[in-house]
Amino acid sequence: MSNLKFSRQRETIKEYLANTKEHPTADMIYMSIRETNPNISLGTVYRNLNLLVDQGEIIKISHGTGSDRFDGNPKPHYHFVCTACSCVQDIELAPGALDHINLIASANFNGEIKGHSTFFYGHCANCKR
Amino acid sequence: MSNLKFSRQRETIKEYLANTKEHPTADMIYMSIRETNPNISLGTVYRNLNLLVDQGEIIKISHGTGSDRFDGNPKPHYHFVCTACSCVQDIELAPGALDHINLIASANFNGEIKGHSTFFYGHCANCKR
DNA sequence: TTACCTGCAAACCATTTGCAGATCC
DNA sequence: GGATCTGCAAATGGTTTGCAGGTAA
Repeated sequence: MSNLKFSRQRETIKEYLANTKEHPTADMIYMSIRETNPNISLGTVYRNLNLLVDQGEIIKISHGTGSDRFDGNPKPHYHFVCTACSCVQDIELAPGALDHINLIASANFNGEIKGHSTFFYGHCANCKR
Repeated sequence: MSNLKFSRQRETIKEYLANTKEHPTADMIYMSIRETNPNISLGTVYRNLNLLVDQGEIIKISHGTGSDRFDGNPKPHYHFVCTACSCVQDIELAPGALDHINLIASANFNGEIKGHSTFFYGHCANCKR
């Protein structure tokens, strides 16, 4: 409803997310931006992250353990979480590659399944040996 | 390491979870048990829930939004979360029915995928219309 | 007797929010 | 000028923890 105004802080956050593959937490973003913009506050980082999520410009990743992480790529895609180092990585899948599991799950279910949320676990390339 | 002693509180919690399909939060469990056991504390509920999870006797369900929920059925199975009423329900699937998605995800991934965590979303039987 | 367990309350952590002033349009 | 934004700091909500006393084996 309300129209967004330009905000240097929000631009900085968006730009930071566009240039990292780290899937950082709000605090990681805060720490990093503070190096060039020492006055920014953590509250502002959270407020803008939520705004950007609402606008569909970024994605919030809530995988059970630890703080939420954020992804500058708003296209739906899957994520991998390393059980050793806790890093989060993108998983490249053809669009819709897992859509069929909604049907599998629907087979014996009474309600209406509209989607799913999946995280893959294991050891990342650095942690496997 | 340490051996568990009998505890009336822990038994009560286990029994409560064994007899509900609600997938309650720690607080729901606390509120309910307090009706017959007014002295129990929320800290004790949390401590025992974590112990039971460590023992593999119950499961903790951490789906992004809201408090964690607990399931008295320790066998791995899938869950559905209603986007309307927030209820959590079991999804009955043949064991291993979705194991193949690990292979799909592994195809273009560098690390070693050992498992996945999936929640289904939609409207439950009560909320669809 | 001695682990382990409890209630209580305070601590913790991630996130949100109220406020008074600054900024964009 | 007025709505939207900011920094700050306090509040919130869920969960954990330290402590001193209680209980099972």
